[in-house]
Amino acid sequence: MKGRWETQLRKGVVELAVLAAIARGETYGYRIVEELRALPGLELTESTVYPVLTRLAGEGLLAIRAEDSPTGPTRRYYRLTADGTRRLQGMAAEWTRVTGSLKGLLEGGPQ
Amino acid sequence: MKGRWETQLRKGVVELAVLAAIARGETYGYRIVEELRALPGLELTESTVYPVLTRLAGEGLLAIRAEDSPTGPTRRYYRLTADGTRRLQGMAAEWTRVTGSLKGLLEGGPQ
DNA sequence: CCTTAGTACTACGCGATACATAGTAGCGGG
DNA sequence: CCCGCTACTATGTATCGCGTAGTACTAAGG
Repeated sequence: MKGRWETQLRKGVVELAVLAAIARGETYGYRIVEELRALPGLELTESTVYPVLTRLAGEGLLAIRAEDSPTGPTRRYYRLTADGTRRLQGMAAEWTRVTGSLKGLLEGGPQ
Repeated sequence: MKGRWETQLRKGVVELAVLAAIARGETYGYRIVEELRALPGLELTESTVYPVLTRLAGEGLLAIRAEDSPTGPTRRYYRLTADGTRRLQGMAAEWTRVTGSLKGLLEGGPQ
């Protein structure tokens, strides 16, 4: 179960995770949710992922197409646009900075 | 300058950074701010750090003592309590889970 | 004395977003 | 028809980083 802090920690992380998941190849919403729900420390839910997808698409970062599903309703497939790819690169770089600084703090020991 | 996403990314990260900074040895508020302000990807400000210090102290994670400063007003020194140390360990573990999952996504490549 | 700059800390309103909850709709099987 | 799974939408709530606007202390300079 997620506590107060874990919830705050995910803010911002979700967008990065969603973009990264899509960057690995075109995929559809439900599949993304399933995948990210299963990741330790993420455990993302629909109510988070779908609005993020909507938001990113609205910003022109995702290209969308619909396709019939063999097992249920129509699926929405997402791919990164060129802007999306650039955004992801910038975000990944920022993430690297943040994690690098945290690593220094957590492993720095007494100072 | 911090954008929308960077701001969200910091939520949750600040508490971890503050606890980690204090875990390295007793230090005072202004010093913590200076230190965390200078870290790439963090760049934290007073308006963020001081309320976090207040919050963490309120939760019993920090022990506080005041001491005159040779260069300005009285300083507030912070140390981790035993609860604080335990909390930090739990948070560090969660952070490791999150960053591990992100690492897998960002480096996993096509799948 | 006043002003300035640096040290040290407080208060507050705003915008953004993850989360839980509560759905709708399609498909296949019993 | 109902049920379970697939696939997606909508909404209200709680939380917190950020920018802004201070207060107060110390020392140095005019």
